[in-house]
Amino acid sequence: MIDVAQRANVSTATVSRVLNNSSRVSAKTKQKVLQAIDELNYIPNASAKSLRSQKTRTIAVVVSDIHSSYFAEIVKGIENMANSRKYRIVICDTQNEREKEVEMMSLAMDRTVDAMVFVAPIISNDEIKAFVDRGYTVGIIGRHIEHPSIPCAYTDNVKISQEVIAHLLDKGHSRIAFLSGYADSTDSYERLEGYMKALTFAQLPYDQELVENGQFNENGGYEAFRRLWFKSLDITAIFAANDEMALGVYRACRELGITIPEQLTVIGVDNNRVAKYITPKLSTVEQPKYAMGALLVEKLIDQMNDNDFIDQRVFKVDSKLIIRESSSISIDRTGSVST
Amino acid sequence: MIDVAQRANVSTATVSRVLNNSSRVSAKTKQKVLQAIDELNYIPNASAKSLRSQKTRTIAVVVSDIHSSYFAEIVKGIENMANSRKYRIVICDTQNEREKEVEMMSLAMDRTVDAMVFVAPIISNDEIKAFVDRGYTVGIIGRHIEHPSIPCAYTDNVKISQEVIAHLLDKGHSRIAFLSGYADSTDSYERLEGYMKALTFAQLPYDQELVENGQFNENGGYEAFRRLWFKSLDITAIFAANDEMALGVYRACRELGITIPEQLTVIGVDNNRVAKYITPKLSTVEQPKYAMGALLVEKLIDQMNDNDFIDQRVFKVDSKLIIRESSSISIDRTGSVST
DNA sequence: AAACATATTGAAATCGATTTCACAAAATGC
DNA sequence: GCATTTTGTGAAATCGATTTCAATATGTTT
Repeated sequence: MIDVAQRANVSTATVSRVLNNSSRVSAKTKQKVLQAIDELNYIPNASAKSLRSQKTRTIAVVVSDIHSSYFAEIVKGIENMANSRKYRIVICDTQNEREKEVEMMSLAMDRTVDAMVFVAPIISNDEIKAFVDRGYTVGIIGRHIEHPSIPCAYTDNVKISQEVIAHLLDKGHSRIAFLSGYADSTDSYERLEGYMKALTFAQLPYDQELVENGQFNENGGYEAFRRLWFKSLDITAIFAANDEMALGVYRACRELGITIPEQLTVIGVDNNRVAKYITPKLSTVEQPKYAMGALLVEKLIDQMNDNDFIDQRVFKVDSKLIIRESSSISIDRTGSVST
Repeated sequence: MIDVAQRANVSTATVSRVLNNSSRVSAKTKQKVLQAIDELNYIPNASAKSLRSQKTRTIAVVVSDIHSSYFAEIVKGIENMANSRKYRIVICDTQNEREKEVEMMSLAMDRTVDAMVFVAPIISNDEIKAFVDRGYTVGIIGRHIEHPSIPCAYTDNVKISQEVIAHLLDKGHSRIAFLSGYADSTDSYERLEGYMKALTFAQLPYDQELVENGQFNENGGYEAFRRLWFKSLDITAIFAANDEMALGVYRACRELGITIPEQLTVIGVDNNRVAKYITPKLSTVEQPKYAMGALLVEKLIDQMNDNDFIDQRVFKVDSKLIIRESSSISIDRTGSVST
């Protein structure tokens, strides 16, 4: 920068002013400075910049598995919105490890980033609140946290369950199993709530045997389903907490010779890429992932740049049931089958 | 840091020495300093640190689509190795836009990162070389660049093609189409070379009509296949440049009523997640993605920390053909079919 | 006990930008 | 034409760490 200043015969202060359009600089000197910058191929040093300004214009996005289309879509929404606001994002993959999620907080603590977005985090609401109360800026996707300065974007899990179960009841099912994720995740809890509500609404009993927990991935679904199935509970339909788990159910069924949807109806959540390729095509629930990412990060950036801004903080977005082959068959009470 | 120094009754220099174990500090003062750090909950500022040290211990990983399992696995390899060397990585998704790939270079230019890893980049070798010659540190995955200071990890594309084609010839195919990616990508070029070599080896003619280019994704495969198919070339097998494209072929076939593998054999490359779920299961080629990522970044870090280090710079890793249902059928010259 | 080596520490310079403050030059008002 | 405001610019302080250099304290050798 000093070189630029010398070449343009001005002070570094002026160079800085030109770079940031901060205060008026005469057209003539501005021209000189720009030319010098160009000739020297000068690029301002990011560390120096953020050291002085105490801002990095960078947001960390913490996801548990970039591989999953759920996260990938959200990240795209975040990225595009962030870029349009001249923010950079860094994507942090925790590979489903709780410990790594905590580690990532150091990015905010050492001021590598200005803010963090946690997507469907593993850590508890209380931990996040404590973190925010220590002065860090955080946004959450996929969960709702009651806190005045934490923006959240999430889908109504209760409603998702209710719609799915209503659809299954409509198809004549009454023994509907629920493959849930980690028992203590908010998602799981809310979906279970919706599941129970829907049953109650249909005046069906809630049988705890029909609920099984597992990991939020293919193998989790596979194992949880096998535990369920070997209990011989006359299940005719499975509601899996996400499509990955539903794929695990598919695999188990293939091994066990159970045909979908004739012998078993399966529904997932996410509408991931595989869902529409696999045979039979998987019924699922679509969430506006891209929009959640974009909305949330826009809100977060607004919040960082204007502390008074106390607009809407919580985004509860709508989901949509997508009915495909895996839930295309109706059954009646006698056990006979019709398409 | 000044607070810490005051609380411990030492200078900031000493605090810094304690933090970095740089030079001898007496056990007693060290203890005092550590205690003060702990009590004040002090965390060094990353910007200041890297401004002074001219190092960020951060590596940018540029991929064209984090969603793809090809990239995701590589990134995991990179991340784990980088972390074990106390480096951070930032993942940059270019969403297949060439322009964004170029933009990402600014991360190195403004010293936000110490080095960049390009995974299967779109930009040309010459552009990358020019960048490196301007003093930036770069590693490449998925392509080979002849340059003394660019480490590369890649698979032998020629060999991949040869093995795939050999397998198909073995199954009795002689009209084998090749769905290539961008015509000017190195991958495409090398695979085409392997394709031609294999044909020559089998004393079959090379028919340019059988080669079609498309985008490296599902839709690219779909469209390229349709262009091919409507030329009515008596194709019995398709070799797609990656699994995504193969999935596009699947979709087109479903629409056109072509059965796989009875009427058409399909093989992809990548062994992505969908490949083993879809019906029929897709034959493909597995590359050691995780290992490529880890190897490359280890090399890159070594190179940054020791300029004399002129060990192996190029990693040509082995791939493996995975035969599944989509290529399970043999044909003979009379056109009859057997499993 | 003097001379010298070694261990420990602090003051101050430095990294490369931004920003405050002051001041000169130009523009405006009367 | 003089006072006043506005504009444009530079010198120097600052952000928060690291590192050099010098100074002091301690230990060792004769």
